[in-house]
Amino acid sequence: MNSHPCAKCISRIHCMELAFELTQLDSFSAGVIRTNKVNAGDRIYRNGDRMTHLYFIRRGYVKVELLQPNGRHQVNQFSMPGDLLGLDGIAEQRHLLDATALSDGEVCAIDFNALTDTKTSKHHIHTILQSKMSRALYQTQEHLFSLANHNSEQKLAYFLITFQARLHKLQLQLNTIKLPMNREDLTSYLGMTSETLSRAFGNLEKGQYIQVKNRMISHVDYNKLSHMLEIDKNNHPINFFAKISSPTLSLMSGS
Amino acid sequence: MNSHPCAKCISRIHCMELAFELTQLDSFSAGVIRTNKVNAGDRIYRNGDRMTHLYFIRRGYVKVELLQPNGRHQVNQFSMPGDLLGLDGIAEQRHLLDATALSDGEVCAIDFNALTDTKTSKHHIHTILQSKMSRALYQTQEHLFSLANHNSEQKLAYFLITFQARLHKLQLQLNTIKLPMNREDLTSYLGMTSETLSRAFGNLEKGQYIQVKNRMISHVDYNKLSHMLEIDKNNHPINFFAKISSPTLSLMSGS
DNA sequence: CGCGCGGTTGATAACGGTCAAGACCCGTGG
DNA sequence: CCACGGGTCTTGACCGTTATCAACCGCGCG
Repeated sequence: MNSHPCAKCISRIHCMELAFELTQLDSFSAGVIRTNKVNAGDRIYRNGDRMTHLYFIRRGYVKVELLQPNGRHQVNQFSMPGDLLGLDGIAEQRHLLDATALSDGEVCAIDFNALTDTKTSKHHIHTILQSKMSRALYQTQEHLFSLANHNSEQKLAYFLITFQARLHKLQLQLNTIKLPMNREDLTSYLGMTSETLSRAFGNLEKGQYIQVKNRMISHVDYNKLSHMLEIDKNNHPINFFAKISSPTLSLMSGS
Repeated sequence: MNSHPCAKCISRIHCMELAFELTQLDSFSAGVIRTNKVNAGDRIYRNGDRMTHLYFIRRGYVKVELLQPNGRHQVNQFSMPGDLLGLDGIAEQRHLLDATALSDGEVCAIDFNALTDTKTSKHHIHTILQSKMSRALYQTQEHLFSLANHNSEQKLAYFLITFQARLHKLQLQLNTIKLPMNREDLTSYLGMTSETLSRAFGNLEKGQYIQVKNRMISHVDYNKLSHMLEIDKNNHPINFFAKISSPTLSLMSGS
């Protein structure tokens, strides 16, 4: 009888949400999934590493960034429990990004070849992987949208909203968010300098959107934050009916 | 005997590069792959549509954009022959983006369920799809990097370099590039206004990087353009040893 | 206590956005 | 063939947001 590394995992609930059904997970031997403890600052994988495993975050936070040879870097994602890392490496069989733990935590390393091997895995696993990748793709494109279209306060507002939404899915809704990342990582993610970020925090606080105490964000008014993203640059509320043209309307009645 | 929709396709070479091996392709019936002619401006799919097909571009250019309900939009990608579209829709079984033809062309619609059905498809197909998605993911993250880190001229330079590189892969290297998109779509993709884009084109021309004549870009000096991306904001070439602090240095000597 | 680090605040400058006008391109029609 | 017109693109002047540079604050730690 194999040991089941997931049998006593406190993240089973997240795994289920992930569609990694328990039956599926339990069918893997301990050789396929291995749980590792990580400390803040530990590199989980780095650019150039052979892609042998995917990583499932069980506990803690991880940043995923693109490091350029000239020393510049770009934080592309802040990952949290329930997220699957390493998908970027599938195409080239090598990781192209760097993943670093932001806090102490636990990460399940999943042997990629065993996972996708027809003999040992069920067809279902491919569907799950496809779905995860498709979702990751869309998430990145929303990030792209924010960088291209928002000003500094809107970027920060958008980040706070989506970060909270992800925590919410983990049933971690608290009225206070503790950000796992420092200001520098956040500036990279949001595409601004730390001074501008600091002022953006200050302005949101002045406007009664949030309350800031270092990495603790409290009294977050999500409705007000969302509203801010619907306002155009001249502070005119957007007129929906003027914007949505007839073809789209006909499409809606059609389906 | 089935008709083979790919038998006389002029893009067979690109399909091969895609790892859609001919044997694989020929094994699909005409019901799985269907080729459609599209005209400039045709919508290939739109946000909310059920994701029934993936689309392989055989000829022509396509823009893929995220349309927000408030009317704002963000061009996320310019696709060209050999690209596979619609991957964003896999997770939700619905398309989340909009794909619009920029020029007349041909697009192969591939029945997604038939493609991934275990009974009709080979295991190999999942590997190919994974690889395509992983690559798309990385490409988006590079775009993200550019938006977050480059000034307007650098963004344009970066776009020109990557666009040319993709044309090069299609063996379409010409000393003149004809851009398939108008300025408005390009401004959305690059996250700037049309005035700034116009000035960026002008400045690159003044600096002898390129020559611009409407959508025709000629005399492109790729080395010079690349060099521009390696320069930091103060025009000082990056000093590796100043930038890379001691912990990283120890890392370098370590590896 | 003094230092170093992360974060904030302030003054200034530059980049890019905005608004307005003009140039160019190209299809249409005289 | 040229004149017109509408849309697209470019140029110019001005202004606002954000980057830059510098000083300062608060806090943990040796």
